[in-house]
Parts: sequence; structure tokens; C-alpha cells
Amino acid sequence: MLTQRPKGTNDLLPGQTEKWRYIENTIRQVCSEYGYQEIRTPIFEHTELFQRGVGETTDIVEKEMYTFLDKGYRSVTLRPEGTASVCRAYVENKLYAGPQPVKLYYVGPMFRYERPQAGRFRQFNQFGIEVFGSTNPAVDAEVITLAMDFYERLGLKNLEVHLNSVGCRRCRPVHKAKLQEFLRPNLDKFCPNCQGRFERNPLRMLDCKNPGCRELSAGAPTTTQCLCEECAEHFEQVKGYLEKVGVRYRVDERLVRGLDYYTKTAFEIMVEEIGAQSAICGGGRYDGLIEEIGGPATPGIGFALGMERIFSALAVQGIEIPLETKADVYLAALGEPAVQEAFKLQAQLRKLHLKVEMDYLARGLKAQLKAADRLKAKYAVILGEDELARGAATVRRMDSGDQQEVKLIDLIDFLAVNK
RNA sequence: GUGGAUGUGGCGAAGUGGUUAACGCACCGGAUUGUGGUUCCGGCAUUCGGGGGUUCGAAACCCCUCAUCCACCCCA
Repeated sequence: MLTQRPKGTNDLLPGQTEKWRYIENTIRQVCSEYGYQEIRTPIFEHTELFQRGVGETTDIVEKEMYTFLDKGYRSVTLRPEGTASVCRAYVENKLYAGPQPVKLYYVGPMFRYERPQAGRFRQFNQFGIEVFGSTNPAVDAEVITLAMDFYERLGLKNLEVHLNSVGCRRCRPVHKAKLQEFLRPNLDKFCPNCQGRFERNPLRMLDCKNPGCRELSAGAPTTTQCLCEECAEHFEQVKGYLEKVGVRYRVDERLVRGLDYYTKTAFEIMVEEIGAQSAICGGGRYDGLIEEIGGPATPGIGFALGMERIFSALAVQGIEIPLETKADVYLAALGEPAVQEAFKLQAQLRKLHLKVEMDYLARGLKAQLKAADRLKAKYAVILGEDELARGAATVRRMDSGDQQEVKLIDLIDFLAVNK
């Protein structure tokens, strides 16, 4: 126990952290180009925020939150997702008073109490974006495009955008009524889960994976059939914009997001081939959320994508993330006087921003060259007693094995020039 | 929360009742004394997730427990 990490968490070790940094750099690059600015919110919030923001009837709130009392007996919760916090920050810091739209992104860990499996963890990382203050369907298209652009830069293939519109405050009740009317005659034949959803959220019944339920709900009125004029027009325009920039999508009328706050546009990006958890990105518009948590009526839209799932997809698609070279120069010193000299050289070379390493285990030359080889160093500088006596060092090119003697006073220049 | 699989050295993996727990990779050392990536030689588990039991005897059989993985639900 003592030396075992909590269930569903991960250690990112050297080598992996480098890959994560690469992904994060790509995120920052894309966001910067699209005009999104980073926001960092706390990793825990008052529990009510998620209850209200994410929705009381969602799985997240019903059974997946890491909730505990702090020493002041306040209920706090490790954030299960990013949108609620960002909305809270938007309201609390009165970002609505500044120029609109406000385009934000975040990267960081999220927490959900679930049984881990492939692509699912209790602590996992998401990159997400949110746009506040515009109902323009072009924004919906931009958000989706940004996600696809990001994946494309990483080299991912076979991604599918699933797109739907779930309507707004006006058309949702209409749809709900029609849906219940359609489903009611066969209600007793649905799975218990669906029966429970019938009153609270019949929309979710369309999303059930149970084949029996799917059959029973086949032909049910879809959200898109019941859209009000405004929502229908919005949906058409989103599709139009996507087509203009060549983002392929598939309308999926059964796509219903698991979170309660969505309105109009809902989408998921899928990669099959990474196992049961094939959704790598999910998002949509949430025009009522800011108001719901106590802010001024403000439209919003965003997505969240799972970083661990990026790695799963990269792995199955055989995509390697380029790694940095570990060392330019390896100083192999033999004997205490040489070690002293090497230590000084190391510091001087580092001032020139060369990647330099030396041996700290008093190993033999053979072992030191082996270390240089492992680090893929370009040069090994051999500093032994002989060389030291001559005020020189042997510089060995690791790839060719060529070596030459260089005076110590010329060594820094030599390595700087030939790096 | 439910179901299934698995747990042997740093990693992969053989072994399914009988004296010293294969092998591969990695790691460390050596092959005439200061030269890497190839080769050769050597080293590296008083012990088989943990606890209890059966037995003359268990890593192997039984019970309990812990952990990991996968799936369901749902999602990132």
C-alpha cells in the first residue's frame, strides 16, 4: 500500500513526461493561433458548483464525484470536468464586462470516482476550450475545427465527428413530450435503467446501448425533427460552416451528451480501435449554463478532450512523438584531478546552453563511454591523466569514432563551433 | 456498483505437489592493465502479491484478502 499509487492514478515517468510536454506544446500552439487564452482554475470547488453546473441527474454528480468535507465542514469536490469551473470564473471575475467573445482554454487533471479500465482513470487530464458571449454558429464550427486541427497536427487519422443538435429551452419540452408519447406504450419492455430515465430525461433513452432498448426506440422522434426554427437554422449553419472548411462530420441523431447543460450543438469525436472508450473528445453549446449558476444570460460553447486517450490513439496508430536529444557532450574523466577539471568544463559548456553530462559514479572509461552512447551524445570528451598532463583532452565523435586531441584552452570554442 | 481474467527477479515469461525456481531482455562486472553501440564469459528471486489452511513436502491444491487489467453502466 505504502508504495502503491491509488487506484486509477498514474505516475508519469521521465520519457513519458517529455511526450506530455510535446502534446501540451501543441495545445498551446494551436490555441494561440486560434486566439484562445489560457485560464487556470482551482482543482477543487464548492460541491454545489458541480451539482448545479453539471446537473443533478448526471452520472458524474450521482456517483462519480470525489467529494469531502474540509476542516471548516465545507463540502468541496475535486473537479470532475472543466466547464463548470471556467463558467464560475467567468462570472466571478466579471469577464462578461470585458470585450466579447471570451475565448479560453485549460489543461489539467480531472477526477472521477469510477472503476478504471482501458482509457478511463480516476485522475485523468483534459484539454478543453470554452467560448462565451456569442451565439454565432460559426463559433460552433470553429470549436470543432480547432479540435480536429489539433488532432491532425499530432498525426492522428480515422477520426469521426459525430454531430447533433439537442435543441433549446423552447424545443426541448416539445421533443420530450413527443418522445414520451412514443415510448410510453412499450415502457415496460425497456431496461430498468431506461425506465428510470423516462420521466427525468427520456432523451438519454435514445442513447442506451442495450440492443433491446435500441430496437424499441427505433423510429422515435429525434431532437432534430423537433427543433424550433431558430435551432434548426443554427444547426444548418453549423453544418454549412464545417463544410466550408472541409471538416467531415456525421449527423448522429442519437447523440445525447451525458451532461445536462447542453443546448443546440452537441458533438463527439470518436476513434474506433482504442477499445471501449472510443470518444476522445466531447462538447457542445450550453447557452443556459452561465445563467444557471447565477451569472448574466450568456451563451457558451466548448469541448473537453482526454489526453490519456490521445496517447492510446497515437499508440494504436503507431505514431511516435519526436524525442529530444539527451546530451550533446559527455565528459569522461579518469582520476580525481581530471574530474575536477571536467566539472569546471561542464559548467562552462552549460553556460553556452550545451547539454552536458559527466560521470558521478567514478566508473571506468568503458562504462563512461557506454553512458555517452546511451545518452546519444554527439561527443565524448576524454580527460585522463595523460591528456591532463598535456593540457588537452581527447574529443571523440560518437557516431564515427573519430577522435582528436584538443587543447583545453581551445575546447570550449571547439565544442561550441562543432555542436 | 456488477461481471470476467490475471498476479513468479526491473520487464517479459516457463514451471501446476518432491532435493539447487528454466529462459529471454534490461542492468552490473570481466575478456592482459584508458575507449561505446557486435560477440563471448560471469553476476543478478533463501523465493513465487499478502495471510491462513491441507500435506511428510506446495510457487503449484483449498479459503480469505489485496492489487492490476478488461468489460458493463457512463463517459475524456
